Amino acid sequence: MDNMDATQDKRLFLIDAYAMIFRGYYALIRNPRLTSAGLDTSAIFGFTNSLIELIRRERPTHLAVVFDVGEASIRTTDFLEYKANRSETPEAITAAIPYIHRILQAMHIPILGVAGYEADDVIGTIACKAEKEGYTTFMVTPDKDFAQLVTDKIKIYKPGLKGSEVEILGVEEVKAKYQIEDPKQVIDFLAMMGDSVDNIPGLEGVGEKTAMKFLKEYGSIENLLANTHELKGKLKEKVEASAERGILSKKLATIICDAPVEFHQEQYDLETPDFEKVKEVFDEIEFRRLYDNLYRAFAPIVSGNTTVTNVEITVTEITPQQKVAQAVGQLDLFATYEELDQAAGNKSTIEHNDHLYQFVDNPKAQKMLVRNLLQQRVVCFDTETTSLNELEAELVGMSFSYKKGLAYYVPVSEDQGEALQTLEIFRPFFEKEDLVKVAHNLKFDYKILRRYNITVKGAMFDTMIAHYLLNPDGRHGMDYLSEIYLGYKPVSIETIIGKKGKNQGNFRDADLRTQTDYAAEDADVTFQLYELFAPQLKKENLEDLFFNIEMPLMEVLAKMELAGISLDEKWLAQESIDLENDLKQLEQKIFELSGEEFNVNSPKQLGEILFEKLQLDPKAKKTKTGQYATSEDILQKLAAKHEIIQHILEYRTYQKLKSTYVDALPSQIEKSDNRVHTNFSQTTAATGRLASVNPNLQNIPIRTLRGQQIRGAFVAGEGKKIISADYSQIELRLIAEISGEDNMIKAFQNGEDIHASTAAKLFNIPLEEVSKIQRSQAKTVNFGILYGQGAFALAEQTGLSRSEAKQMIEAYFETYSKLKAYMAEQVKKAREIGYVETILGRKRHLKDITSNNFVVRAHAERNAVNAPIQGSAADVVKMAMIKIQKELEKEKLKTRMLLQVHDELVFESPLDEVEVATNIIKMEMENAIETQVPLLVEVGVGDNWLEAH
DNA sequence: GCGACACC
DNA sequence: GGTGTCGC
Repeated sequence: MDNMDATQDKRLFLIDAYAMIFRGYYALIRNPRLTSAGLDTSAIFGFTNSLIELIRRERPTHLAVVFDVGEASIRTTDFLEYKANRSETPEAITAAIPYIHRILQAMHIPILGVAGYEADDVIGTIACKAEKEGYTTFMVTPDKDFAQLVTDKIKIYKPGLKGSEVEILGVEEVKAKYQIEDPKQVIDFLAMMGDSVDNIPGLEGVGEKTAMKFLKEYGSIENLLANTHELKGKLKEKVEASAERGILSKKLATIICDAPVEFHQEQYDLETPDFEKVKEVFDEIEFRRLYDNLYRAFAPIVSGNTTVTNVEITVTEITPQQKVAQAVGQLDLFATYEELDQAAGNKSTIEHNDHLYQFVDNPKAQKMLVRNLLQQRVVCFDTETTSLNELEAELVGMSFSYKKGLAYYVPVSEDQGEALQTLEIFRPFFEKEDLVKVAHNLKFDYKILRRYNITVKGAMFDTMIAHYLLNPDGRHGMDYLSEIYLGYKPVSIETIIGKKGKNQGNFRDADLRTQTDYAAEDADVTFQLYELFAPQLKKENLEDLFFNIEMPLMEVLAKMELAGISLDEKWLAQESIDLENDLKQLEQKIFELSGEEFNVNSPKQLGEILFEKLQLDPKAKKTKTGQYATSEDILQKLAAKHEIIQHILEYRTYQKLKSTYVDALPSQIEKSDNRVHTNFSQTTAATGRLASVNPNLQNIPIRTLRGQQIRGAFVAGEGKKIISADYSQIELRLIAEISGEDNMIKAFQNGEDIHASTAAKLFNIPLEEVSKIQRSQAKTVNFGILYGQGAFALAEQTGLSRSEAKQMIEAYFETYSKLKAYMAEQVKKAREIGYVETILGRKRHLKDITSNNFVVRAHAERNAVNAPIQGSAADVVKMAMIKIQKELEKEKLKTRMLLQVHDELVFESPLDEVEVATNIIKMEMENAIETQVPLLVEVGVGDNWLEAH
């Protein structure tokens, strides 16, 4: 882990402050750190954390931080647009600077900056001067421009972030990366290809690839420009035309090494910080763990930079001769656990502060471990397997932790019989009701253990779900959470089994010590996350939702996923052939009509055919990447202009059906039981909905006739039926309920068709006289309201004019006035307390609601309206699922819940159970919660999913 | 990474 | 408004 030669005593680290601050800020953008007063401290945290990590890892002898000091630089006088493309600095960063300055001052770290010069130039100048004094300089920055300064004694140090390792670029690395002879050529490289961030124009028509080629051939931009006669065609013209720009670019890209700054080495000595002053600042911005890390980084190091303290206890089989001593031996071992506990909990010394990870590979020791575990109130566990697919994965080991820094690893044999024996030892632990079993992504472990006949029972706590409830918009990976909340970066699985892909190795092939360190660390980290999240859930009133909805639901989902659903493979195979034929015919027709053969699947090529060759729309819209937009709604508007459009739309539909469903689904059938097993992600959708992946079974077609047929391929097994039950208009019913909008409530209570009823009110006509078009328009408005859409989007969807759409919305709010009030109230609430919530108290934080950027704020406002509705509907369905599962199990029925599609549940039921199951399902769904608006559920039964509708 | 399109 | 997957 040490990258430096420790004997070398003059190692200077120069930190490019803004680059590091930006990097830290954006790394946390999806999970910003906020103080209780609402101050965004992501940038401060990111920077400080990296700084401490750097000191801990590298123990620099000399260190300084370099800032830009504003004011025009030399370059701006040459080229006014320089850096014009840099987006405005986020508020959180501007606000961070004073704090970072204070922290640096308290740490006695010099802050450098020269007015009129960029940080790059200051770093370059000092690095050059330090080189003459015999220093090795590390320029700490992610910015590739610095590569030009690299020499034997000057290197780039790219700190690791988000799972990436620290990267040090010396001469050889730079040469290899850019395929050049000398790092100085990086300047030519940048001058040729340009850099949009720094607004270096570069040569026209030259990108990364061409620049590399040119450098190999010509060595420098000057030499290239002197020999442009050797180039050909368009490229020649472009390069020649932009020659002057190229020369200027070189000037812009060159980092100055003679800025007016002196190198007073004695000022850069790394000194011991003023811990108290640092703590003062940390307290102010509510950094708690970082202080420990800081303290540790400066604490004397016992043995090099090692932070791992490993104590191995291997219990060998007891021989007959030793039998007499057996009882004593067990006692001794037991005592050892206690000792280890104490050692781990003792924070006073560095050696024991870190961790104690040990493997337990002997049945006798394992039994004692279990005895020990059973005495705990809360234990965290984790399973290691050969695969991420729970149905194929074999258990390789299990780890356990119930105290910070202490964890045990139990390897599990490849031999199935031995594996089952090991698991038997741990059964009492997994089944103990009042012992809280903590894990990260517990559903995975639950499913793995099910295959070894172990059902995890009783109290459970999934740290991934916990964090999802605390911050649903964030990321929830364990490594990520560890870095953010614990300031600790766990070993990446990729360092053990290699990068993703076909060459990825197997966890079982790692040696026991490696397995132990990795697995134990996961359990340890997860336990620490538990300690952090559990009180947080309580504080935020999310315990009910967590323990009574999400955790029980996790079990239901695990069972659904294990059950899987049957497919009619024969039909799918035939349909694939049929679609292939239809597609060929359509393609032929499209080629004829366009007079050219091209790839219809390429939106880029299609756009060029339609708008350049056929000139179908002189004002064709472009996408943000500059292509012609060819989305369905745009093509639909052109349908009257050219016959080809219809064929293209039909082609696209069939292509989608074939590639996404008809061909993809059969390949996902699990061999062991001939069924497809989707995965329901409980932590993906920020509103509380589930997401279905691998494959996604929540977007099986239903709208079109041909699409519907695919539902027919989801079939019931022998002697069984498919039951489908879906809520009718659940979101509209809930918005009526929550807002107390009596006009809408009445319509639902009277069993009216809500869209027709809305139309009647909007157009002020009797219900019977509502036309199809009017109903459809009212339907669009109803949905628009759910999504928080405005007049613009409504006009876009209905084909009405902007003012007509506006009138329509006004009329809508007049009829449903309480709805309008409710929506305004949600936005106001979000602005005041920072979040909105569902009927079960599920929160969604909307920090953008106060943004000064109109687009960003409007988005947050739509979320403020939509999230409680979509989320409450999700709450209701989840409650129904838990109740149904409970009832089915209580009645010992063989009916299985298979799928959830947001407002629909799909079951497979033996013929003789269909009636009773149907009753249970309808009853539990309609009565999932108490409401004054009736919740209506439609249930259907059939041999396949299509028939069941 | 983007555009398109399948679902609720 | 919320998703996931496909092909480029």
